[in-house]
Amino acid sequence: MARPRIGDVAQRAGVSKTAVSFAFNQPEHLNVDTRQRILAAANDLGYRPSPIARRLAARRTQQVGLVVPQSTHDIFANPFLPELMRGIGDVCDAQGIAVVIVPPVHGSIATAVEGALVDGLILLGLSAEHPEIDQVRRAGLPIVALDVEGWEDAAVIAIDDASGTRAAAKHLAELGHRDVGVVLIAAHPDSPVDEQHGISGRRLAGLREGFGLSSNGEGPVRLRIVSAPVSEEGGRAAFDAFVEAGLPSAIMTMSDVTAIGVMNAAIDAGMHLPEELSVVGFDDIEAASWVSPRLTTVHQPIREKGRLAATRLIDAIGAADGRAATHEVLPTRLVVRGSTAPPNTTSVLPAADRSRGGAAAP
Amino acid sequence: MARPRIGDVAQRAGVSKTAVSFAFNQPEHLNVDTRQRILAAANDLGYRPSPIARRLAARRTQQVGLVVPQSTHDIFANPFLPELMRGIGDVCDAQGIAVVIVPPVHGSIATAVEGALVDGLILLGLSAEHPEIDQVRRAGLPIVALDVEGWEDAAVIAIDDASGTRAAAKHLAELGHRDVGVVLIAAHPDSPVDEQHGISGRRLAGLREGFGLSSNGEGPVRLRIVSAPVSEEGGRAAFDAFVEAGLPSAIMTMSDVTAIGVMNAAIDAGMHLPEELSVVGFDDIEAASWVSPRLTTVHQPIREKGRLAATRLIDAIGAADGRAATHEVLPTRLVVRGSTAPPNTTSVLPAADRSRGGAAAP
DNA sequence: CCGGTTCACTAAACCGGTTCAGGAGGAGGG
DNA sequence: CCCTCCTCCTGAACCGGTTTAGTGAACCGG
Repeated sequence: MARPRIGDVAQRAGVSKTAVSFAFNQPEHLNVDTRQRILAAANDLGYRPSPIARRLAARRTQQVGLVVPQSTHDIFANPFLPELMRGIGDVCDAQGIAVVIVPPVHGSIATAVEGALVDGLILLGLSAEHPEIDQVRRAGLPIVALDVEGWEDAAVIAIDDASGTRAAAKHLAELGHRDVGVVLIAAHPDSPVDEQHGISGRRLAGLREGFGLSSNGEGPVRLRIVSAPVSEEGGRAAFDAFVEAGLPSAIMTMSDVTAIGVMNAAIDAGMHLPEELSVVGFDDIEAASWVSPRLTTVHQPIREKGRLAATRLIDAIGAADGRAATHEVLPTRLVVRGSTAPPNTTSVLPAADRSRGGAAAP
Repeated sequence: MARPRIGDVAQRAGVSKTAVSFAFNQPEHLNVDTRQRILAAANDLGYRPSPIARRLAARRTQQVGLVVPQSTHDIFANPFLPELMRGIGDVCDAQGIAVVIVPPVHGSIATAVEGALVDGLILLGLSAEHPEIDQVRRAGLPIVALDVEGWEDAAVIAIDDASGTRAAAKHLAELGHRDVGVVLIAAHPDSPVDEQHGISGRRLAGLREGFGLSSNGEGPVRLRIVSAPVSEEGGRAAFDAFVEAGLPSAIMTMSDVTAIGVMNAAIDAGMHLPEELSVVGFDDIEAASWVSPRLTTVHQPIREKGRLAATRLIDAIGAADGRAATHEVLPTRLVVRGSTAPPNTTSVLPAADRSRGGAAAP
């Protein structure tokens, strides 16, 4: 009862393997009657061409990998990822290309990439300084990297991180905040964060600029930096960390889901937002406007980023040498909603923006 | 400059292809020196074993497919999916198995499945009545189906839909609701919904039971049914549909994201929740407790479902005949939060549960 | 009736690995 | 000294398709 193979069909139909292959892929090379006979034989046997054999011969897997720095469990804790997938899917679905999540194997991204059944890679959350980056590049696959700097010879889709956080900082400074907590991105609770490079570096630089701080942090605003995993729980943990050291009047996070965690922890602690604590997110995921108060955040075009990445990657796969080396930077913009207000005072924003349904006191 | 193949390495190291293969896969069959020589040669050439050739020979793709009834774009509009992926990922990551989303190709699920590079399938959102279901089953792959009934010969992971909605109905009835809107799941805005079978059928039956209605809908509570795509926008559309016909006092949805869309539309329309409209969700995704008022919803163990599905599927792939035919039903339970209250009156629930931070009037 | 096309189809090579069956050479036992 | 058993390695078959180069027959115009 083994799965029938192309030879079995050929035999039953009294033709060659080639003819069977033609019947499925290039009908115009075959007499109509012959084709019918072959398809009938295939149907009798319940034959399906093996996708993997087919793709070995074609030297195309018809799959692209989305390389992520953490486990599927952790990475999907951030609604950013599904949103990115939607963008990637827009392009890949239309081309019949499947998307595979490629998380590290035993902690190694390079190992995961070497075994990945893909024609190309979209790299997420891997800075140019990542220790395994050379191995990943040597895999010989076309690559589009998201959110990196300084890869002159690769295709890069980035966003204008600094101007986003710069605008956020100006906004907070104008509201009067002088003691601001910053939650950077940590892969794991205790892993160190490079404050000079990568996403955190760029966003921090923008923040400092917006607050008018010198590069060593001197200036009118006190910045206190912690890091946390990108998840609601991570945001809660960051809030707890600040509580121990005394809360700042505002907290700037590097992702909305973290911001939401901060807000939820603050609310659970009985605080009133935004009067007692301003919170700013980053990404502008859908849920940012579902929470209460609605989240002030730096918008980035996530879906567009995914679409662009997929488009560039597929182009590179199609190109003979697989090299693209484009560098595109998408804009960010601050979206002011209800989660920011002057410190220790009643918000001056319209009530409708600060809270949602059921807010009126009985 | 073509990619080096196993033969190139063999030649350079002065050994057979078999030896090279051993060097990578079964080092114990080789003298240590020989192995070093082979690896050195491989390294010099920049050789990487081709994952696809390897897997053709192994007759294992090391991938499982998650078959979904809609495009990647649409399906990821529901946070249910990432949550399910987290559960699936828990199991698959640990085994080095990749997960591929398999959306329809040109609208055909069967076509997508036939071309999918996978060892097995997890079916989501496909009822036993789906027109392409036979073709999918004939693909000869081990299958675990989620949320179906009446597949005696397949592995099924389901939830107790009816008892979830029954509890929700009782809850609403006890609060005094007599005019209840129901939002069923539609793949697309205009596609018809089978109210007898599938998820919608089971949940509707539970609802009617809970409200004490006969199977033809006679009884003390008026149920008005619409359907909408599962997304925030879908929820908004459903709300709009009810507005046209006159709003019920409560709306029961089949997913949290729909419920959130209903709530957002209601709030945008200036309504106060839950006093003027009660909303009940289904799923209990994380965001259900982020919104305001916090969403009353039917909890289902999404991650556990994913874990279980992946576990059963991997077992079936490992088994000789790929048949499992287990039927597991996970429990659901109603989680009462702040989005439900007696109709046209002030909620009797504690204020803290109805609204979140910043709620106090200035 | 002849040379050139076109049509319908095939044998064999190929994609790039793994694996089975077995062989050479040296160690150990009797 | 012969036989057996390991150790280390190899040739050939195999995974299941696609593709290249080419064959024989029918057709066609001159």
